[in-house]
Amino acid sequence: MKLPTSTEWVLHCAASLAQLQSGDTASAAQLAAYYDLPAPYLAKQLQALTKAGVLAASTGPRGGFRLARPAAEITLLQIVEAVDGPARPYECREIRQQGRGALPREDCQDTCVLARKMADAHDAWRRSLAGVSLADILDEIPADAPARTRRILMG
Amino acid sequence: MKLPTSTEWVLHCAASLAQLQSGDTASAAQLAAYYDLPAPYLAKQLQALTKAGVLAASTGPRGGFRLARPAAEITLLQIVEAVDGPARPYECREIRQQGRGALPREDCQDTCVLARKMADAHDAWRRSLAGVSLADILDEIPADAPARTRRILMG
DNA sequence: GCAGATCTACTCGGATAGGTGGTGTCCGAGTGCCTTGGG
DNA sequence: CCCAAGGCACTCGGACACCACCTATCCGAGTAGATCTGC
Repeated sequence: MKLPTSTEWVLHCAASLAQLQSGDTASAAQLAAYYDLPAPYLAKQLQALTKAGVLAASTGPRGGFRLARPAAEITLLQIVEAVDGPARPYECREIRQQGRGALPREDCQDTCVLARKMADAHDAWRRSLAGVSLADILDEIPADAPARTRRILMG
Repeated sequence: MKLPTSTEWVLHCAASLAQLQSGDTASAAQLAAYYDLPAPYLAKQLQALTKAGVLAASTGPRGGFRLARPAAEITLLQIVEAVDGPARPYECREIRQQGRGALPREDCQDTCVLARKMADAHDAWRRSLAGVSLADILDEIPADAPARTRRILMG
């Protein structure tokens, strides 16, 4: 079970975008330079965030990415699932219905216990991430960090 | 973020082994036939469980796998991490220390906020799985299931 | 009948190929800004 | 001086190779049991 490396990239990029002033944007190239990342691949991931409705993109000069909604309304879960997909890590393929020990269909009306427990764990993970917004992240960084970020990122 | 397909296999196999009577064993071939799985690859995964101390293996005729400890002392987390490895899905590579916006080392004494939140979510997932033992699973299946499992699996 | 050695068949254990999804890269379509010419 | 049209440079968006990990498989080492022989 491994999250894509780009997960860290988009989390930090989203946090940086949350530090911009309303109306400002940052291009994929600027963000890539800010964190020393491969620009084209980072752009691909930011596209995914745009499709998911987390970021908004504008083309042309002075264009780039910005948050699609207030930082308080964007959770870490939305960012992570935008790049990793909404698929559950544990996929029940109903092997209990195969082989010599196959159970009759009537005994498989409800989802199997193991799948339920795995789903419970995944829900706990999702709830934990859904409980943290970008605004919460900004609350935990030094007060003078946003100004520095803006200066270096867009300068 | 995807768990190996074999996760479902070993979870069901462990649950089946938990239904055996003390002293009995089931071979990889028997378990594979019971669920219609590729026997050699399943054996490889059961080896991983043995290395992790979840199962105990005995060779020779009448040999096979059995639980290494009472079912109440084996959690789903131990089984899952035995096949998937103990690595955390989110790996912080400290990109905040790279690129134009690199933070000075003195500001990176403590782990970055995002890595901490991702670790919190992973801990919630692990706690959820650690709270379910094989004994809990057996409590939720019909009372006559173990006898059927033994008959078909070892017969 | 019994004990010992042998022999066999069955088990696990590790080393070896192939397929799918993430990683990294490229070029094309579209748009806002700037320049430039005219009124 | 003001305005409008054109050109341009910059942006995102999608399509194309490469590599690592999971999937799948094979054969060899070791052992418990059964067999056979001799006493």
